[in-house]
Amino acid sequence: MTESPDTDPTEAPAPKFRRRADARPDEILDAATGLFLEQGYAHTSVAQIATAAGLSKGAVYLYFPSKQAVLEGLVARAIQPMSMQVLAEVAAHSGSVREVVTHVLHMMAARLSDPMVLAVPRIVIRESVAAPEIARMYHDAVLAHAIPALTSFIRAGVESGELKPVDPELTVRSVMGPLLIHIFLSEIFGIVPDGGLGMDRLIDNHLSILFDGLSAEGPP
Amino acid sequence: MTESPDTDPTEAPAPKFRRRADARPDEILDAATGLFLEQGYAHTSVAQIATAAGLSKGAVYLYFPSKQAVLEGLVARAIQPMSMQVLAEVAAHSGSVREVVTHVLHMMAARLSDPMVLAVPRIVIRESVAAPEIARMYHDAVLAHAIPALTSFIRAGVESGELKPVDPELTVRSVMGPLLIHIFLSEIFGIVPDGGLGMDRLIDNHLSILFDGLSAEGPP
Amino acid sequence: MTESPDTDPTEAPAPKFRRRADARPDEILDAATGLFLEQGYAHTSVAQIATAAGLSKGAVYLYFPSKQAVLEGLVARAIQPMSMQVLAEVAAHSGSVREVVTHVLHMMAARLSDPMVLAVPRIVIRESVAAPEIARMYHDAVLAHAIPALTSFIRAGVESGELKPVDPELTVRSVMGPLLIHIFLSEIFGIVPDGGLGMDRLIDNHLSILFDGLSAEGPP
Amino acid sequence: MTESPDTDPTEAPAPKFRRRADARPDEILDAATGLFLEQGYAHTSVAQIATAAGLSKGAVYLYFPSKQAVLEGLVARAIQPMSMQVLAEVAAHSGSVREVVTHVLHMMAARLSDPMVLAVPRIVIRESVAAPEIARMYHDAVLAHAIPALTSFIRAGVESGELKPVDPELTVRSVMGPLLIHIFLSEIFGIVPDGGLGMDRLIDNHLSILFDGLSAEGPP
DNA sequence: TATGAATGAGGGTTCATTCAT
DNA sequence: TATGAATGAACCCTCATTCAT
Repeated sequence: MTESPDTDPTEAPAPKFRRRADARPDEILDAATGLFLEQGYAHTSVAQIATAAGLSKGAVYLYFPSKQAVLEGLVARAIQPMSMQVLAEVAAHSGSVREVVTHVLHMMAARLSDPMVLAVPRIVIRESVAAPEIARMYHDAVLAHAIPALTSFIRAGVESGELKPVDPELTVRSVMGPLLIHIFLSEIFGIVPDGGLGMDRLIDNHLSILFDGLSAEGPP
Repeated sequence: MTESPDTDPTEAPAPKFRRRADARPDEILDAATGLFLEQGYAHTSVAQIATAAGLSKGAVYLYFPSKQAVLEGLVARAIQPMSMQVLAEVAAHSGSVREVVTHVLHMMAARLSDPMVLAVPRIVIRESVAAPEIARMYHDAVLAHAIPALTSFIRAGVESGELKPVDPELTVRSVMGPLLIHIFLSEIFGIVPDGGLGMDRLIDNHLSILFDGLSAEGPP
Repeated sequence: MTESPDTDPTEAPAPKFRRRADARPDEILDAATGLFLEQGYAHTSVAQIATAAGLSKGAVYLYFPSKQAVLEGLVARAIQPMSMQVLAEVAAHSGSVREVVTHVLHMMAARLSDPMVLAVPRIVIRESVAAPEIARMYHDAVLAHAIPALTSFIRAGVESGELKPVDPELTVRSVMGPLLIHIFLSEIFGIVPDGGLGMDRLIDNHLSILFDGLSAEGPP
Repeated sequence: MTESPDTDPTEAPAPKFRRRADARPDEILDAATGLFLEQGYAHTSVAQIATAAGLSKGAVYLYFPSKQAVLEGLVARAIQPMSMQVLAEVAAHSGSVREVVTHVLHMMAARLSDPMVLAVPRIVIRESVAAPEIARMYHDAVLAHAIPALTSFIRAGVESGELKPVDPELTVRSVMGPLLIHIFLSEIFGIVPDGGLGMDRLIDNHLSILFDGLSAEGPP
């Protein structure tokens, strides 16, 4: 109701009435994200989604052709900002490899600390078997861009002599793995370090190992 | 090994050759593991499990009281050897930290390369939301033992001066994370490095980084 | 919309003529009553109820959460008028004990002659073992009121000197038993006196014995 | 009569061993009676009967061709003594009508106080709809003999002048109804008079009313 | 005579989807 | 645009009955 774009008389024809729709699809996706995360896709009924979104069951089908389309829509919505942001960070690598990696890890940690952001990859991981398109969507939109970007970035570091002559593709796993497993252990199994999740502490510890190694004396 | 009743001719009645039961629960679990992995728990019907195991639908219920019990049974079966083996390796740490970690990673890679072994944690991860007992079972039987064991092992390395003064709990994530994410990317998203999965190459690359660091020059 | 809007042009909105719901629960209960009576609860499937009520199987679950709830609903529906009517009759006892008892028996006979009314107690009796709540419902709503009311009524008759000094509680069984057993023999075993069920003849014969005794000469 | 043929030494070979069978059918019927009574026929599985009787499921089918045959067998077994005893009592009517009726009622009360005896008519009543043969069996074997016998007995009393000129057929209901309803209320609804079931008290109260009437003054 | 593994039909229940309003 | 009654296809599970041993 306060939407009324006609408050501004300059706005030419003004789309007649436009009830208040438009926000509806997003409300449905929000509701579905929460429910899919908590109960899983299979154990969430369309009726639950509708109720949580404040609509009737039938209305959901005005915006999405099927339950599966809701799942896909929810992933699609989350994908856009995701991929862009990661790419932007890496692309604009100013500073040393260590500085950029530090920045990227902290940024990812920050993003994934938002439950609504983390929700989507979690759902993707869970439902990817029953709905392979989901996995493909996520792959194409996020991983297919982010991983090569990181790989190239590592490769550049190696070529510039800043990094040892490691395999860039494999090294990406060493860079990202610890952070992701940290979130994983916490989210799925509730395994949290003694002092709390301590995302920053984890990243600091990881970066120190990543760049300087575990061994007390330097490399042989 | 004790099967062959004919090894000892004095053994009178000879167990008839066993009706055919006894192996049934395992056959059902095998069938279910494959189906749950491919289609997910929710999309697999008991009828499918029965058919895949070569029984009638009703017969499944002679061995498992419910479909969920099949899932739990499958996890329980996989848990026993898992936890034992990991623990044994770590407990019997002879040699330097680097040697033991190298050994453990290779052993895990070998085990997780067997699709039937990897299947269980994959299923656990997927179904843990809808069936939290599953996650708890796996946690209690595997992770609750393996992670503290590794943590203690790292701590000992730090105290002996072999490792830098890192946080042992967080460092476990740096040790295991890359391997697990490597498997993950391959299994869920089909993301495989250019030259193939190359588990050994990954571990070598990872170990080099883990102990010696990425930086071209030694630690500052 | 084309539903007879022309009956009364002045009648503004006219209740549309009711979708068709609203009556549904009663239709289902009617169908179930007949089927439960004829086949028993266990031998009646929800599909049969649905078909008899003119719906699909799933639709039954829009109105009742389970098959058992249908049984309970059917009893609950019958209970309300039952208990009220019996109580009202007894409470408003004007006239002699004999007149009131005569009236009550005839009223009960009339009510129980309606197969749909008799159906419910018959079902209750049959299903009370498998579904004890059913027996309790009927007990609480009907018997727990009717029997004490009759008992008090008999007691008043004794105290007023109209009746011999009998035990009121036990006498209630002498008052009601013959009528109930008469219906019972007819309904369950098909045992009917020579001249037909003859409910009125039975009541007359019973009342004569009840008040005046069987013995040819008066009491000793 | 053909029981224990080995008590007679003249009987030639004596059937070798004869495990201990012969008693098996009765054990099965005993077990089934208890279970049917407590849970109803439909909710009792053949496996339960077998377990309660101390046999395997399959063995039940060596003695009875179906679950329903167990039900019929159990009724058939109970019928024989039942009908005979009632008939004998009534046939040998020595003494006044009041004396005989008193005797019959007490005898019936005694018999029906044994839960195993009462069990059968209770089961018959419950399962007669789903298994009409059951009701017919009971009718033919018990009621078809007992009720006419009692009717004739009442008729004789009327004709001899000992009883008022009542309708004998209908009067049977007045004679038996109160006792049966008394048991009914107790067994099905748990409705018991204040001082306990008091079968004897009930019969005394009933007999007094039955023969002498409720009215304080004699018949008009 | 006895076992119990195995079958297969059927029942109760859920739920994505449709459609008249 | 919105509702929610209605459908129908599965799905999980039970159990009477059979049969190889």
